[in-house]
Amino acid sequence: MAYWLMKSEPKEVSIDDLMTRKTVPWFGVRNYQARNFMRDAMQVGDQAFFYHSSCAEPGIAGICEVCALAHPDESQFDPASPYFDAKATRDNPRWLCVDMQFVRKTRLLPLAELRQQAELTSMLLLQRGSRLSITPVTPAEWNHILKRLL
DNA sequence: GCCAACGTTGGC
DNA sequence: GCCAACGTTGGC
Repeated sequence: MAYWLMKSEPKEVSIDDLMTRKTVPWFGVRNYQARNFMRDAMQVGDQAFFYHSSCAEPGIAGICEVCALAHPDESQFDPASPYFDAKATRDNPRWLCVDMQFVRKTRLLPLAELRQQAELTSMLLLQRGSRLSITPVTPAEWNHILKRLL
């Protein structure tokens, strides 16, 4: 079982949306590294921090869990979607997504507070210039954050 | 809105 | 295969 951190813009899908919908396909990832994590590494049962990005209060807002292995991301086939990809076909999809299910909503743990933690200085999320929307989290990082979160 | 940092594209 | 130009991310 592995741990992850997944960024989502709350105006697109927030932790409250996930709480309501119970499970969502993690659509819209258009970065190969993040796609490869979903395709090659993420397993059903893996846990992830749900991170709100590009918003007034960026930070960890809850916990979710992988509930389905990677499958083609439907939004790549939809010309009306901002995630449409003309080079993707049903026979040869370019973008995949896992499904995530709600585990719990937590307090909002702000990015600034994460940065203050000496134990988290090597966390991928916090590295200079890091923009990856899905990053692995070590068990030590996971446990440290959990303690501050709950 | 600004801008640093990163990723992708495409000409050569 | 290089690399300049461009587009995107995402905090502030």
